[in-house]
Amino acid sequence: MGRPPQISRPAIVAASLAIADERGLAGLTMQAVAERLGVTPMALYRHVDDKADLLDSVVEALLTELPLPRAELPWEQRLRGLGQAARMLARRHPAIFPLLLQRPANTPESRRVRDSVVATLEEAGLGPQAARRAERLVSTVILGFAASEAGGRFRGHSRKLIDDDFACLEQVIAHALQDVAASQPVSRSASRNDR
Amino acid sequence: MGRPPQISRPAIVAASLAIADERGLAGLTMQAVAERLGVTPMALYRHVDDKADLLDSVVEALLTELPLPRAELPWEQRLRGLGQAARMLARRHPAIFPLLLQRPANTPESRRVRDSVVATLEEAGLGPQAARRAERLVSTVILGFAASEAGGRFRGHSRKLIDDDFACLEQVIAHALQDVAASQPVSRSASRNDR
DNA sequence: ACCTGAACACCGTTCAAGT
DNA sequence: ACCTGAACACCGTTCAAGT
Repeated sequence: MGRPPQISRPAIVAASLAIADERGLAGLTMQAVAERLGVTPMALYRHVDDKADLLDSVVEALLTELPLPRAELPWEQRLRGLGQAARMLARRHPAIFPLLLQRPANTPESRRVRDSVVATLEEAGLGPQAARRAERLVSTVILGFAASEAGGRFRGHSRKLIDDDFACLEQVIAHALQDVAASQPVSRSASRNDR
Repeated sequence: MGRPPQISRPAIVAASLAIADERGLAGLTMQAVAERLGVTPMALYRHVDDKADLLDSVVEALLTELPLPRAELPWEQRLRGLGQAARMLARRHPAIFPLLLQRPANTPESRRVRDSVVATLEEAGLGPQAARRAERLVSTVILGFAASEAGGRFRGHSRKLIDDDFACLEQVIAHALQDVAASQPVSRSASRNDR
């Protein structure tokens, strides 16, 4: 006994994401992961409960790759950066990305992203409650667009047209946020940039 | 030879949708469908190419269930009706609905829905090109929300809060459409309600 | 403690054979 | 023409056994 581990949970998750990228979600099997790690499929179960657990971890790892814009930037640029980052993430991992829309946004990584978006929206002038509602809607809209794009729903449309669509969407979002901010009660900014 | 068929493609598709509703996407197997129809799994292959073909047909059948609002209603009500219909459809078929976001919108049924939405948006005062762009965005946004809701991404939030979120989203959409319509060149309405 | 061999129930799919 | 039996390669997962 006391045998040194050949594989680890992070290695399993990384291998899984790579396989999903290369062969799609259907290609992501316990056997494929094991083979890539030079181990039998049964060895995985020491590090992972089951395949559902593995998938959850892969989605979580996906979110880790989403870079959050620097807090110094003005809120409009931060929001735009987030949108572009989400689209690039979806293009890098088209097989896994759609899963983001299909599970509760309660994990540590999804909270990390959410907190960043909420903070950005509060800086845009929304109150705490409005910011949380706007976060749910903005995230849903961006996720839906990026998932559609990655999933091939827009296949047949030129890249330029899709980019223009997204620019239009961003503009609508920014405009709507300004409207909501303008109608917000009293304290126009609760951010740390107050004086 | 000349044996009367015991099953049909429509029956296979209907059984598949019912199974997906009851047991989820993972429960939708060729064996489960065959068993429900009182036949061996191999019999399905006379009526269906393979499982991918079956899934495509199920998604298409899903769209058939989406009622289009009557053309007499004002465009705002038609759009609202479409949104509610999409959410109800997603709740009725939560396992299949998310697939709508993951395949090209080129099928007959998806064209039927798209044409209806485009016509509605033209009636709202958009030009042909703007109407098609708006259709892509509106559909993506509604689909993304309904898929999130059905997939449990909003689990933990009260039904009222989700409804309020959606009402807010509808309001933003309507507002944005009015803005676009106002900035549209010349012909303010190409609908058959012209005079 | 960690990995493997053997085993099980279940997939999708084919092909020749029955009626 | 339509369905079935037998068969194959592949899944996820368990459990006892090896080191």
